[in-house]
Parts: sequence; structure tokens; C-alpha cells
Amino acid sequence: MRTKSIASIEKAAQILKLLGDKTRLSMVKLIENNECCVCEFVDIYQASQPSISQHLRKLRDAELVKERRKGQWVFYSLNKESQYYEFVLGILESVPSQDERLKELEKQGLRISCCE
Amino acid sequence: MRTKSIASIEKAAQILKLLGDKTRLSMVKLIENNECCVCEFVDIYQASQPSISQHLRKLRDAELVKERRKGQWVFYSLNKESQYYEFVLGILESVPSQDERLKELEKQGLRISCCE
DNA sequence: TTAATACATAAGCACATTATTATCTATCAA
DNA sequence: TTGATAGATAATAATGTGCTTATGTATTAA
Repeated sequence: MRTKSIASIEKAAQILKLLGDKTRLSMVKLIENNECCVCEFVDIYQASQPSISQHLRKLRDAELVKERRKGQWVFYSLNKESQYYEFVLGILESVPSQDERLKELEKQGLRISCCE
Repeated sequence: MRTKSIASIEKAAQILKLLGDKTRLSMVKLIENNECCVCEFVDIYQASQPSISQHLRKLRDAELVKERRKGQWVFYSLNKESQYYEFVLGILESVPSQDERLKELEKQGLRISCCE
């Protein structure tokens, strides 16, 4: 179903809570237009790898994001097949772009090293 | 400024976190179109009065809701003057109406007893 | 096959969040 | 004025969340 509407208040609250963390919200905004791998998130947020993995797991458990393995790397992107995709997109509309963070990575030559 | 956009990712996450609680989200949705007093929330959510007051305090601290005292009662409503009002409205669009809960209250005669 | 890299996961700890209990203030009705 | 009702707030207890550390698995490159 292509709709922004969420059937239950509980589910809506659950998704909002997931997005109510600045690291997760920024990650989700980032992969709105970009596929990113875990090591990039680690560099961008100056966070430990397990910390990033745990955030991604929550987003994955809620089926908001999907993963794609490519060799050693696992790339994450927004799950366009999610029944909550439109809802998430609607929220992301109001959230400032995080693409600058990726550009910073590229400047440091850290993007290429990681992605194919 | 009349815009759905939020300047910082941190502020967006903070608001989403506030709405990421089913009681608060339901309350905010309810007062999108209705002015409600604390005792009504207590009845609707079968929660303790302090618990409701504390939820309302968080929403008030973030200036998402405003209060209006009327005699013994304090009525809460969405703060249309908030710079985040449009953002919140955009989210509430996707959230199921909670008006049924108020209708239940009315059926039980609990609404009138409380409101003017 | 072995070592290195990328990532996931489990356990434990620190901190944040939520609810409860107790108490306080404000308003109203007798 | 006194008692009752509505609500706020403080202290505390229970629970949840997010981080770190340690370790496990998968893939690649030597």
C-alpha cells in the first residue's frame, strides 16, 4: 500500500522512537539518497563499530533499512519496500540533508577506500 | 517561519523522540483538534495523574503544546505558535485519529463532568 | 591455509526514561 | 474557613537504551 498513514498509534510511536536518535536519524537521512557501508558510518559519526552495528540492527529489525553484502562490505539503504517507507520519507523531508558528511569523507579519501 | 523544515538534525531527533512514546503521541494527536484537560487524559489512558502530568511537562518544555487554565482545570492544546508546529502536523497526518477515545469518554459521561 | 578486514553479536555497565508514591498549590463549593 | 477536586512537582524505584569490551563469523588477499 502506498500511503503515509500508519495503522496503529503504537507502530507510529515505535518508528518515531527509532528516528528519535540523532545518530539513527542522520544515518537514515544519509541513506535516503546514498548507499553506505558500516565503516563509513563509523568514520562519519566517530563512533565505535559495534555502536553503529547496533543502531543499524534496530533499523533493520523494523525493516526501515535493508542491507546488501558486496564482498567484505555490507551496504545499507532505505527499504523502499517497507510499508512505512512513505511515512519515513515524509519525515525526512523536514530533516536537513546530511550529504555534507559524505563529502567530508570523500575529501579525506575515505569513501573510495571502502566502496567498490 | 511557516515551514516543515527543522534546522538541525539534533532538534529533529529531539522532537521525534518526544513523539516516539505512544501515550504522548496519542495525546498530541488528540489535541490536534480538541482541547483536553489532564483528568481526561488520566481517564483515557488509564494512567496515574502524575504520569500524565509528566508527559505533558515534556511536551510543554519543548513548546509543542500550550496550557490554558479554566477554573480548576487546565486544558492543553497544540501550540500553533511553535516553530515546529508544521513539522508536528506533518507527522500527525500519518497517525490514526484518536477521537474515538474521546467519544468513549463522552459515552461514559466523563467528558461533560470535566469540561465547562 | 593463514592473516587481515568488515561486520555482527553478546555481556556488562552507565545513564536516561517512565512510573509510583507522597506532598504541595490552586480553585471551587459548602 | 474548610473540605474536596484538579493539577504540579519531588523523590525514588523499575525499566530501557546506548555505549564499551570481548568475541564470533564471513570474506578476501597473501
